Amino acid sequence: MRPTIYDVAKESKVSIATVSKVINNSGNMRDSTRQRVKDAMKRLNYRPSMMASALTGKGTETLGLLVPDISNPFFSELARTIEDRAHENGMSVIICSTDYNPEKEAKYLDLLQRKQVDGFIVASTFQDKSLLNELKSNGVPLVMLTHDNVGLNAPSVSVDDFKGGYEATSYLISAGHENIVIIAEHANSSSMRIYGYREAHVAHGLTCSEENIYKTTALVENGRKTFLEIVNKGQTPTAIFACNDLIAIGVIQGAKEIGINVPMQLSVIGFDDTILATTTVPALTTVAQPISDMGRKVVDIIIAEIKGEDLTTESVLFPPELIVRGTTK
Amino acid sequence: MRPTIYDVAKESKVSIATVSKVINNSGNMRDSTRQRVKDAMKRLNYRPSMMASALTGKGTETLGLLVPDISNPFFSELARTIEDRAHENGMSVIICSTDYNPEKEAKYLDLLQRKQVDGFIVASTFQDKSLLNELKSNGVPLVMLTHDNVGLNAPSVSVDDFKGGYEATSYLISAGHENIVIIAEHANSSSMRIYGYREAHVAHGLTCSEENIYKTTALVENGRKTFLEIVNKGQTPTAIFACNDLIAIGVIQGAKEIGINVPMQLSVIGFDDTILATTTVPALTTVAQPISDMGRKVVDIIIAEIKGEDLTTESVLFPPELIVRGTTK
DNA sequence: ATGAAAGCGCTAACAT
DNA sequence: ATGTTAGCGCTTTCAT
Repeated sequence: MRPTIYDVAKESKVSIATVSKVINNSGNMRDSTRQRVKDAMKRLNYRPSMMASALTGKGTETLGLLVPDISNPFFSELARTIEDRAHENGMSVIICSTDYNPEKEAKYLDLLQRKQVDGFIVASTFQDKSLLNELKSNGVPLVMLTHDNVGLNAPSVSVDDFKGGYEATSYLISAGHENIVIIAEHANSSSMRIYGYREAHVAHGLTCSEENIYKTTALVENGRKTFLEIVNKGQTPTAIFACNDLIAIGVIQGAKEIGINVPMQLSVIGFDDTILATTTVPALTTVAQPISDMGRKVVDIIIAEIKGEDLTTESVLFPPELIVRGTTK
Repeated sequence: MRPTIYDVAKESKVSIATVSKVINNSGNMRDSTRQRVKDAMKRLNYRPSMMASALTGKGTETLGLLVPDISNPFFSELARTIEDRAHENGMSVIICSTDYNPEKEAKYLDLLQRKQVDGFIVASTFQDKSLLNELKSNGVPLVMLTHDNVGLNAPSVSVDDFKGGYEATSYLISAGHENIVIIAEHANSSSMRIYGYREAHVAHGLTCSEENIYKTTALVENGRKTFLEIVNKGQTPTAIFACNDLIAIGVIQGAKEIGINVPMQLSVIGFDDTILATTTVPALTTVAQPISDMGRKVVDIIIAEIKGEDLTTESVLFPPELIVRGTTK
């Protein structure tokens, strides 16, 4: 059996209360006593059980992170910074991939509550907002990692999607493109990017046709298929603004397949700036999200919430940055 | 306060023992009673605390997964299949990125033991094997996700690195290359790939020079730098076998920088077959690891271990598969 | 400065 | 069929 606090108490000839105090570095006692207990802990290779301490009211020191898919580089990069920041604050994180599936969303939310995570970071567009509101009303700390707060009263951190969409499109228009197709996701973030796309047209005195707006889900394959579909329809855009790098890469592959040169005949802009944007040849022009800053910020907020420090419902928007590489002209 | 088993007991006018039985779907009781309790649970929105039940001896239903870096696509893809398979078996997973850093390895191992994870999946080459052996002797289930078992008595699942190295190199030799550089990692898996590389030379009657063996860590940037260094040394390989996709991509970028055409002047083979291999243009020839199969298998083994079913120290090797795409000739 | 004892929310004998 | 009760390993008053 692994040693318990009783074993340490016996070994060091003190009561468990005293041992508890040295575990938590609290209370008053003779230095010699503290040292004696520490020695005993070392000797027995004692590790306090977090289960037991969680039961007494202290938290589990665990965060729940819900993402659509951890194998998507955007989310894995985000998860990495969240993980690091969490550990800096003594917390671990349990990651669950929801696949945009309402059943999984509900299941994991329930599961993680049973595991008594101290707080949730939700990077997944939730279908069923009421579940999230229920969380809040149960007093469980929650921060959204998407600016999708309609009907939800929780702090959020996100990139400024509208601005990102606006800047990408403006860049394209300024470069002389007039027939720009946007391939968005079914996610909420995309609708703001689409608004930005529209606004850029308006600002430059261009009209943008509804025909030029496509939606799909974030997979390379879907980007490819969508692009081919666009071409088959007889549309001939000179530029494509894809709402994430995955889709952008699919477009590039589709273009290559049918002999369209990027960027000479077709300019492509992605969104996110994941590692994928730097591994294509030519490298992908994309709208970068400050992933590290966002990850750190979201952890800082949830920690503050957990500590009860921060009860405001702040909504933080990070500026996107257009990174021009080789797929636009 | 969230409702406890006592609240449910009171609400349904039974004892907590009865409630416990319906939670665990065990024991005998009138159907009507069971139903009454279930209704009460629903009404109160009761969620059994896993902390409390873990404390009584049932597991935490949580797995610890140690990887070098979750933002590395190979590991995030692996983590995804592990996560799914774990949930199929009622388990969650806490992921920790060790960065090949011995301090982090030790820290997370300790932390997760405190959290009483039911078992460990270690995909990180551990510097300090003794920590792992200590785990085993504490009776904590452990499975390695790398075939790095020297001095370690734990089951493992891995790709057959030797075979992968052999096949990649053989392919290159058969294509007429005689000056093949291998860029490996400092990891153990790489040493088997290097042996495979050597063996292929021998099998084809070629001698392979030690000069042609380089080592670095898995980053695109390192691949690029290493390649440039090779060229600066005046070596002129016609082919490079990189021990993972990240490094391979770095090589391709480096080659492009100095005007070397891939695959015309230089063939490049990667290893892993992550999403990155499919997003380069041309797509990367690489040695594929059956990531999904490996992830599922490793979970199945750890579950068996946890259940005490499987006490053998099996070592599973999955066959790699050379996938020829556009970077070799 | 140190310890005794009452919980925390469950499970699992063991009664009834 | 249902209930009583003794833990599980800790934290935290409250005593001494």
